[in-house]
Amino acid sequence: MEQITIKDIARLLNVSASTVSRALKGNPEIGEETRMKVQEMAKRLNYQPNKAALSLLQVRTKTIGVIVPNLGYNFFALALQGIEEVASSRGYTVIACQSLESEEKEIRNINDMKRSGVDGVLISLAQHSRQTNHLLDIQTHMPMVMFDRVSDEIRCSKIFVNNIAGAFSAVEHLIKSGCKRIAYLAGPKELLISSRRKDGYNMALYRHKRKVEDSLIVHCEFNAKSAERAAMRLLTSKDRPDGIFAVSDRVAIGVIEAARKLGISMPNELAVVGFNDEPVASLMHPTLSSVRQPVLEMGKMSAKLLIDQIESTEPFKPVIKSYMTRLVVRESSRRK
Amino acid sequence: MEQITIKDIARLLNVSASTVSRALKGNPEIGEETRMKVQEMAKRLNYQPNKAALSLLQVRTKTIGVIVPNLGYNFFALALQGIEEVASSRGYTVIACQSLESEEKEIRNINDMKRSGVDGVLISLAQHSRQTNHLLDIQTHMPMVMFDRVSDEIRCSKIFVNNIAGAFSAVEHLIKSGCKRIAYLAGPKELLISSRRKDGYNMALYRHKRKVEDSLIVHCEFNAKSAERAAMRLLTSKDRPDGIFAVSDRVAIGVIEAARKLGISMPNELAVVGFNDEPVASLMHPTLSSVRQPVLEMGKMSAKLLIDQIESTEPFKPVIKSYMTRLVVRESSRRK
DNA sequence: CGAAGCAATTAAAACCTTTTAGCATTAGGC
DNA sequence: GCCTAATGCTAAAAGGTTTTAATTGCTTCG
Repeated sequence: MEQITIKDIARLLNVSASTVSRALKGNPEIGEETRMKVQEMAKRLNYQPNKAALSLLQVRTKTIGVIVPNLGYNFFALALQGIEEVASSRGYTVIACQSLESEEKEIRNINDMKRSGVDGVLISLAQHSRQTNHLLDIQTHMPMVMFDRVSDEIRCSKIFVNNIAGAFSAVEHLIKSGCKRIAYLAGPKELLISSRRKDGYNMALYRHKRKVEDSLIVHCEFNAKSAERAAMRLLTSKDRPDGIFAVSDRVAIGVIEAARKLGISMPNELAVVGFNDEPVASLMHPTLSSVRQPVLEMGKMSAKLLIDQIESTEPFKPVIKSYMTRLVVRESSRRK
Repeated sequence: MEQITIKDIARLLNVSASTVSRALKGNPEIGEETRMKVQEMAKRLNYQPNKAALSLLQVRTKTIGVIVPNLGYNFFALALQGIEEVASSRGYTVIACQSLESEEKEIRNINDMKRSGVDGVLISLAQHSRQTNHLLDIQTHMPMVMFDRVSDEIRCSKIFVNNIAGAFSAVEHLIKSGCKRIAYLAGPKELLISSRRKDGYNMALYRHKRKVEDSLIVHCEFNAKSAERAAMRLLTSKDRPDGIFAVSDRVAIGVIEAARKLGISMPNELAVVGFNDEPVASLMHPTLSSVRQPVLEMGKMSAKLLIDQIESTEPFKPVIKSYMTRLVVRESSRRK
């Protein structure tokens, strides 16, 4: 339990604490010999500076908070990996927690973060994020960056993919594969990515002179069960679609499950494209076509922007960064 | 960003800092009137005690560290969810990081944790954990609990499943399904779970009077590529196995990939069982039989044990807890 | 020889909170 | 009227690190 402190080293070497501090930082005021002795001893005792003392000194804690909907989604686990990599290389510790798609837990998480005195927060919103009070609140207290699931109502740096273009490429691919009636299985209505991808969906239909039908746009929650139910409804309607663009791979998995149960063959009777290109996409049966996001890169960039903002002295100017997607075509939509 | 301190309140009300401190905690030594004034002012300024100062004072930070190999494995993401739930309910914050299966990163993580002054550490080892110095080191500094991938050489509380029984049930199932030659695709040699599951494998063979062949036990790393290569070797050998028990689902996925490429039909020419029952198991083709662990429960219990140990005043007594597994049979091993 | 300059180090303050010990005032008991 | 006890508050220390200012012991220049 006992931590090695700078004082222990000082006592052992018969020098003062300040000398040790300076020696460890390579301050030129300290003589060569002393510096060596101190550094050696520090290494031998595996000295680690006490973080509490440091953050007491500077107001910084060198810690950032990350809030994601669910680490079980590979997408977010990978994003976190990128975030951690950058954070760690810049000397920051990461506190990660999951909202589990609940706004209430999101608020609790934010309070936790405020209490532990993080220097900034990286957040991707839970699926229902009606209120933005808690976000506005956090923003007045510390730097915040949103990624992937962002909100329009908050002024902060944001990282996401070009959702419109990604959806467009997916839907255009379905059209070119010969689908006549293409549905969009959207996520929760409130979510910006839902509506952005809808814009891309609409654009593709418009460009190819298809008419848009409201009944072909169905909302559901971000889990396979809810998606399966929604897909069931869609696939048992009297004029059922022969192509579905799903807002995420998890939702697409629900579609495939529903199609399997209904005995609808894929891709010929029904072609499906998901979004995110999670590893599971290439392992399923049929393998799932999906829109890939450069998620590791996005995680890294989010962390970079946040830390830049934390360390910047200049007045804040939000950065909005949008990445390109890449459509990966697999069995679920590849027609001969 | 400027924090309100106890001193600010003291100055504004013309009392001393210690009075403010006491008034806020409702210490009876402080007069009614003063207490009201202080509490009111604190509320008005939205005073939040400085966490750094607190942790400097008490040695507690109310933070626990979690180190897992990879959050991209659903297993660990789910464990983390359980850990967080318990930690949060007991007022603790969780710092999670990934070793990415590298011992070097594991050591860095541990140093990070020590620096941030966590009250204890929950760890599941990276795949190659030859040295235990860093573990012994951590242990002398603070409470530690190991889960899933534990080490024999460390004396601390441990949470895992009955790996021997789990492996036994998988291999016995393969035998009963009519497999004649059953191989074990093990993880890294150093890992305890590898050898425990080997014991279960051997036991099942022994019980059913099969002879054990060393050539049927092959080690590989915890990723699909390495597993696929190992499976390739196994499946192209002149007397190839017709059943494979894999140390994890990810390794089993490698096997299925190899079988597909070699045109070996499953489950009739080759039956496969994995371990962990990750969600992907039921989505693959063929769906994968697997040994399920009560991972959420294990996560919760690990956190409970760790926090109990942190808060306990009595001399430490390690708790070893082993959970039962459940075999889930799916297409990859279900023969008519 | 004294003063100044330099190098190497130390002492002390600051960051914020809690807590121990102590001080001043007042009330009550003799 | 004096002592004791209780009340309500303050001063100071502690915790680990960094930094500013001060100190020491030398050397060198005038």
